[in-house]
Amino acid sequence: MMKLQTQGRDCVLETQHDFNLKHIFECGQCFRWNPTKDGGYAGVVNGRYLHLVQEGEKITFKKTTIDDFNNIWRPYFDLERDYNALKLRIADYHPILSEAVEFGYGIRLLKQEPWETMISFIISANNNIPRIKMLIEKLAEAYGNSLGEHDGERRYGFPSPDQLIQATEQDLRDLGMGYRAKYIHNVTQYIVENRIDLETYQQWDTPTLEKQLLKFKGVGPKVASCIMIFGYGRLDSFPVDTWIRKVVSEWFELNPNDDKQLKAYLDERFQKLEGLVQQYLFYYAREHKLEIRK
DNA sequence: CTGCAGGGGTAAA
DNA sequence: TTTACCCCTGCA
Repeated sequence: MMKLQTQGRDCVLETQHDFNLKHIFECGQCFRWNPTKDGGYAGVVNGRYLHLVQEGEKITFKKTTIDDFNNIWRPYFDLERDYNALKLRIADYHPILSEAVEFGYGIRLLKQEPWETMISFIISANNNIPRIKMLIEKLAEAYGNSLGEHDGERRYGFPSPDQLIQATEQDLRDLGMGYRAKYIHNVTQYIVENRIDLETYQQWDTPTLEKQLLKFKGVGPKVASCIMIFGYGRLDSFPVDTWIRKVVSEWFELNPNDDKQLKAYLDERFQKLEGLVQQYLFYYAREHKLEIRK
């Protein structure tokens, strides 16, 4: 059972199992967290800056109140879920998954803001992670709220739709968004004009949600899945990306060109948990720079 | 130093 | 089903 207490201005979580900063933030689900000089991680979530430090199973939430911990960070870090039980279930299925789960111990699926998740993953299309992170940071700097200086740097919140609509397509191109500028502008405009609050999409079941998300320009099957997992906590959603396509088809002897077969295979075996399986596999595959035949 | 493939895909034909 | 696509980085 985890213990929570205050220590000065900090909030300290002790004996927290299945929680590892590096694996949580490097597994590819988020783009605004970075390592700090003290070995921790810092990032901006919901217009708040947070600096975390981990020593074993003790995690320090710097400058955080108990109330903020409970209201914001507890759901964000998915602390109510029993990851150990899920890992056992996943690992039990195949030696590869056993390795992947062991390697990515401490991964947690973050509950991120749907709006930020949507724009972030539109940017992620046919792009690499360092550049994705850089572009999102530029967006925040140019159009988000200044959160003041934290740990020696000025930080910025992710821009709201009303803030981002200030950017023309050309502005976004000038930031380096490339052909994604059109998608971002189009989506933002649609959301602002129709006064859409993406949080309300939570009410739909996963198939309906997917259908709605696919209506946005720049949101295809892969990006929609990412928004569903990371923005709406739908673990029954499974993004098929280039890594997963290669790895899963090779290891489980499936046709790499048949995403439907691949999804069906995983859906049958890991009902409602495919998203988590994908996260372990993706992280494992990417970090090992696995060479897969074409 | 130049050239070029490739990156957590998507829209359009 | 196939192709072009912004831009940046790494590597011949």
